Amino acid sequence: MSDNSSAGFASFAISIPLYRVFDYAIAPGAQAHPGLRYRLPFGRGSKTGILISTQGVSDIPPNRIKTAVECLDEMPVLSEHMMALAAWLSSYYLQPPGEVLFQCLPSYLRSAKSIKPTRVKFWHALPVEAELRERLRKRSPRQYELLVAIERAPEGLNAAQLKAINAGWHSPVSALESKQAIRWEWSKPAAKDNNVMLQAAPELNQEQMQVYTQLTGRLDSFSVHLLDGISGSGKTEVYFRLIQDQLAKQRQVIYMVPEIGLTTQLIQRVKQRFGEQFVCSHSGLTDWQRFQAWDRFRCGEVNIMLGTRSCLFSQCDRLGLIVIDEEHDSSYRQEDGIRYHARDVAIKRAQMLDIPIVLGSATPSLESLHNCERDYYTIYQLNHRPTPFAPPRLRLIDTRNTKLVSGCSPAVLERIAHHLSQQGQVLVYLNRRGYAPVVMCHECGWQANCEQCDSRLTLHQSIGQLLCHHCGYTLGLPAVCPECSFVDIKHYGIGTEQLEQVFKQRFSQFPVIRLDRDSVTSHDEFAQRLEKLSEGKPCLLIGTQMIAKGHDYPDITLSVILDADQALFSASYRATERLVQTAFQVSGRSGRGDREGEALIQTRFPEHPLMQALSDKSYREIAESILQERKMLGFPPYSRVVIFRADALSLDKAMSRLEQIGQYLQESVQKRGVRRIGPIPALMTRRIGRYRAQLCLMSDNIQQLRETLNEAMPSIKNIPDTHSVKWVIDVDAFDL
DNA sequence: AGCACGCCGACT
DNA sequence: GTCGGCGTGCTC
Repeated sequence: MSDNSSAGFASFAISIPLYRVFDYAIAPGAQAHPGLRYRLPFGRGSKTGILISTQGVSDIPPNRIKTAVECLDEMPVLSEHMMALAAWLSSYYLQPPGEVLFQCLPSYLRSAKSIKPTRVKFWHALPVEAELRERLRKRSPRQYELLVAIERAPEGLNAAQLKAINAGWHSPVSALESKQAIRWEWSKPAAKDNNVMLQAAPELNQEQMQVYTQLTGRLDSFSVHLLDGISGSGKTEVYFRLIQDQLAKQRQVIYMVPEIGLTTQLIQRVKQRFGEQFVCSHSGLTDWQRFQAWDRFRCGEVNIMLGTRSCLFSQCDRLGLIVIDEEHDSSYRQEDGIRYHARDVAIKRAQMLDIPIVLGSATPSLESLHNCERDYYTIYQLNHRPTPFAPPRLRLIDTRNTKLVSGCSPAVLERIAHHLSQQGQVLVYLNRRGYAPVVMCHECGWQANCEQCDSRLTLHQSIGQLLCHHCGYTLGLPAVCPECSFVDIKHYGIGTEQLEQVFKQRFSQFPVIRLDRDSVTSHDEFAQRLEKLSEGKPCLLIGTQMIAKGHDYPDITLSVILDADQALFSASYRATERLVQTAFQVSGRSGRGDREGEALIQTRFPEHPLMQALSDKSYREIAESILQERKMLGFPPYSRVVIFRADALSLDKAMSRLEQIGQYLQESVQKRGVRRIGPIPALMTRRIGRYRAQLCLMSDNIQQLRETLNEAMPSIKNIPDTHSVKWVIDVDAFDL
């Protein structure tokens, strides 16, 4: 790297959705190192910028260039590696570099307020051979001056002190580092008392031991491992062993779990096992708390970062392993703002650092299974529970010609009553919030629809309102039909709110716990509700997606899926995959203790091949046949998908923007044999008052697809921004 | 994304 | 006659 003080100019990333960076002149003597934050004059105000690179000259005319004066940090907040990872993310996912870089920072550091990190680096002198010392003295006066100063300081010197000696301290210091004349350490954190009783590692069963042994033999360099273990087979314990081994080697670990998977239960387990060696980071914490966790991990005070998607961007110097639990989970995909898949970015990160990464799931994603098939990943299987009973097979409950009582068939109600009477806990999965999904007039056929979306309003009786689940539009429950003034407005269908009410009446001697977005407002509340299950008393747990994920409550003996049929006829090709994963996740919640579990799924289509498969095939067998289907169709994972999405106040505007983008793509698309679909209106065309359309590119040859994008993106980025049309690119889009 | 500038409708 | 709509352009 060139001398900082003479760099002259630097490119900065700014958190705006533009595919460009901004050049500034560097004030003489100012620090200029990639990863430093600056407060920059921008437009007529100011913004925070992250320095990307320095250069001697700039293309920007001198009269328009401004000067970067105020550096906010003593040390770069993003390491060289993180800068490189961000650069990759930005180019692979075609996302604006500024937004990507800011995403890599804990949000506490995204604001312009100048935060001095709570810990700083101190440089210490190492023994230097006389020959080297002499060479430095003669040939590198600046390095020599700094070396002598550091040698004189018994506690070492920090960045501020070094800067006082030489404003352009950075490059001589890194030169000294590479000559092994000095080395830095983080300042010592305040001592913490460590009074947690650590729990010894439990014995692994034979199967776990076998997988663990195979795995440990292969963890010395970049490699992707998929732990495919039926629910309750003890994947967590295998992760714990691998983590323990890393700690023993003084390495650090990132342990990622889905948004909803980070419960008190897991945190407690990690705490009992690793004491104060870990921090966690999740959406239930404040920005300051998350920054603290980030900082403690970064300076090596703790060695495990346990958290959700965003902890992928945790920095540290000794990362040895990344673990991604429930790797199939959709919460690893960031959809708002910049779009990326945390699992895939984590794999790239592991590759860049040449370290192993372990993915785990009871229902691995089709993408990962496909990658195992072609030997990109190594697969390991755990097919047995350490507890007495295997996960139950799903039993189909035929609801044809059956009168449902509040969405439940008599057979289901009978089984629920039975399990409760046997002191079992019962889990009922219903993926529909609210009281009733359809509200209409019995007389004229009027339906309660959303004003801003192509969707129906759901009745929420507790608040006496009709609610749109897509935009938050509300309408008071009308007393008479708005169209014909008829008094008899009816609701149809059943949601969790109604189910709760019905169960409370029907099974009044048992507690009913409902978990969905309406009944749970905070992280803590969610944890508290679930806590009730660990008391082991019989109760009913009803809920949406939230209850399907990997919790471990030994007293659940019955799992019920109430409304699976909608997935059989969904317009999304992903619907079956999602249903299968949910079905196995939900059934896997029961029978984890010393009592056998039972799992039921209600359907009006018991002869449908997918329903048949759910009742008598394993997840892997079903996944295999879905993969065959995808292969024939040339759908993911056998092809890659990139979608350009646009939205505007009229469908016409959105479509014509995509048409324009399509023109720039067309030549490459044809030349490279890429499939192009659209532009077409999106599935839910109107949403939150805007019309949405999409243009999809698909190819089984990722190289050709990338080339197409590389060729067209420069022109596409140059299309002038009309604020009335917004558009984004979705690389590896999940749905079409 | 913000923010300013600019050209057409209903208000003191 | 102006206040203000959002459509367009620009930010080193």
